Amino acid sequence: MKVESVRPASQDKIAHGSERRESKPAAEPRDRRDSRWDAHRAQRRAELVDATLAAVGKHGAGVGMDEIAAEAGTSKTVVYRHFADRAELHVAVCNRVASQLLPKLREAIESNDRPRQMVAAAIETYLAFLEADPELYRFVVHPPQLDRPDPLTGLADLVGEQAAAAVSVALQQAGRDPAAAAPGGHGVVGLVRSAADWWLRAERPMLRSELAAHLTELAWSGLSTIGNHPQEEK
Amino acid sequence: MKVESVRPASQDKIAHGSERRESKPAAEPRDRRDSRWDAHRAQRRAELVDATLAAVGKHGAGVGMDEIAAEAGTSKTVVYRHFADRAELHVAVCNRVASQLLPKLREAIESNDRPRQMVAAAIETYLAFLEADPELYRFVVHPPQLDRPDPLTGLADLVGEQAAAAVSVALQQAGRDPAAAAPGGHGVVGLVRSAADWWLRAERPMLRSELAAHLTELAWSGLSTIGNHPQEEK
DNA sequence: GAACGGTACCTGATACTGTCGGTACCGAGC
DNA sequence: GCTCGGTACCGACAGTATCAGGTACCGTTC
Repeated sequence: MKVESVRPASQDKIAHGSERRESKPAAEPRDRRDSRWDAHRAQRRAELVDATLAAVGKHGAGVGMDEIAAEAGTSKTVVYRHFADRAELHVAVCNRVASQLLPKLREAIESNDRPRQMVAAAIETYLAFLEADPELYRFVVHPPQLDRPDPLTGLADLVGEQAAAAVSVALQQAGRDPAAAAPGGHGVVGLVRSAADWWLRAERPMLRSELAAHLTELAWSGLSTIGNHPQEEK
Repeated sequence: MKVESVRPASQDKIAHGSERRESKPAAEPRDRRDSRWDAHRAQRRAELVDATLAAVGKHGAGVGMDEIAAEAGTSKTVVYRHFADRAELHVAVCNRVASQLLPKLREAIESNDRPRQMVAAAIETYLAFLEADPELYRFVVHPPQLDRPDPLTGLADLVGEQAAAAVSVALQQAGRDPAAAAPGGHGVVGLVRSAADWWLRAERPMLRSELAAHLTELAWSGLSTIGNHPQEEK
C-alpha cells in the first residue's frame, strides 16, 4: 500500500491580472514587465495566507476580510489584488494546510507496515491535527460559514443521531460497550454523506446502484476487504 | 437490531414571542389571549416550512429570506415573528425533512432481516432521497452556504482525493477494479470527519485515543463486527 | 548606447456599492 | 390592547472604484 504523491497539493498558482483570463492554453509571450513580479506575487500570496492563518487564530473561523487585511498590515484592496475573492483565498489556505497535513499523514502511514495500523496511524494524525487547532480546523473544513456556536443544524446530524441510537441498541443487545455508538453512528452517516457529495459533485460518474453497493461493502466490511481476495465484488 | 423511535425528529417546538425568553423553566400561567394562538402559530410555522421547501425548489439552495417570504405570500417580518433567525428556520426545515426521511429509513431497515441488507437498504434509501432533489439536499446538509458552483473548496475534499488515490493504488495492486476507490477514499475521510465533528461539538466526551480506536475499528472492519462476539474491543 | 516617453505592474488608502440578514415602526382588526 | 402583517429601514460585510505615488521594462529616437 504505497502512497505516492498524487497531485501534491497543487501549489498556489498565480491568479492575477494579465494571466487571469480563463486558462488561455498557449499564452502569448510573457512580457518581462509582467513576469518580473512572479516571485514577488508568489511571496505575497504566501504572506497573505500566513496572515489569514494568524487572523483565524485571533478572531476565530468567522474572520472578515478586513480583519485578514489588517492582520497582514494592509487593506482589503491588496488582498483582492492577489485573490479574486474570498473563496480563492480559502482554497489557498486549504492547500497550505493540506501541504502540512498530507506529509504527516504519509509519514504516519509509511511508518507502519500492517494495513490496519496504517489506517490507525492516519486517523490518529488527523485527530491530532484537528485537536491542535480547532478554530483553524473549522475554518478549513466547514466552508465559509458564519460562526455557529451550536451547529446542531443539518440533516446529517439528525440522521447521525438516529443512527447512533440504532447502533447503541445493537451494541447493547450484543452485550458490548455502547460507547462506540455515537462515533459509529455519526461516522457511518458521514461516510455515506461524503461519498454522496463527491458523487454529486463529480456528476454521478457511476450508477447509483453501483455507488450503493460500494458503500454497503465499505460500511459493512470496512477497508479490510481491499487488500484481499482479487474477486469481483458483487 | 431493532430501531425504535428514539427522539422522533423533535417536532417544531414553538419559539415565539412570549415563550421565547431563554428556557424559563416554570412558565408563568399562560394567558388564554396568548394560548389561543398556539394552533395558528404551529400551522403558520408549518406553512413557512412548506414555503421554504418550495422556494428552495425554485431558487436553489441559496435562497434568500425575501424569496422565502415571497413564496409564502407574505413578507420577511412574518417569517421572523415565527423564527428567531435563519438558522432556526433551517433546523425546522431539517426536522421536516428528517420526519419524512427517517420513517423511510426505518421501513427500509425493518423490511430486511440480515443486518448487512439493512445497511444496504438504508444507504439505498438515503441515496434515493438525495438524488430525488439534490437542491433540497444541499440546502439541508450543507448548512448555510452561498451558492458554490464548484465546491472543491475544503480540506476534507483534498484529503479525500489523496485517500482515494491511495485506495486506488491498493485496489490495483490487489488486482481488483479501482472503481470503488473514489467513494472509498472520500467515504473514509467523511467517516472520520463526521465523527470528529461530533466529538468536537459534544465537547470531547471521550479520550482522543478511544475515539481513534473506535474509528479505526469501524474504518477497518466496518459495522459487521457490531453484532458479533461480545468481547471487549481493544 | 543613452535618454525618453509610454507601459505594465506594484503599493496603499478612502470611500463607495450592493446584497442580505435582521429590526423599528406603524396601521388593521378581532 | 393584544396580535398580525407590511413598509421601510439599519448594519455588516464582500467586493469595487478611484486616486496618488513608485519602479522596472520596452521601443524609439538622436
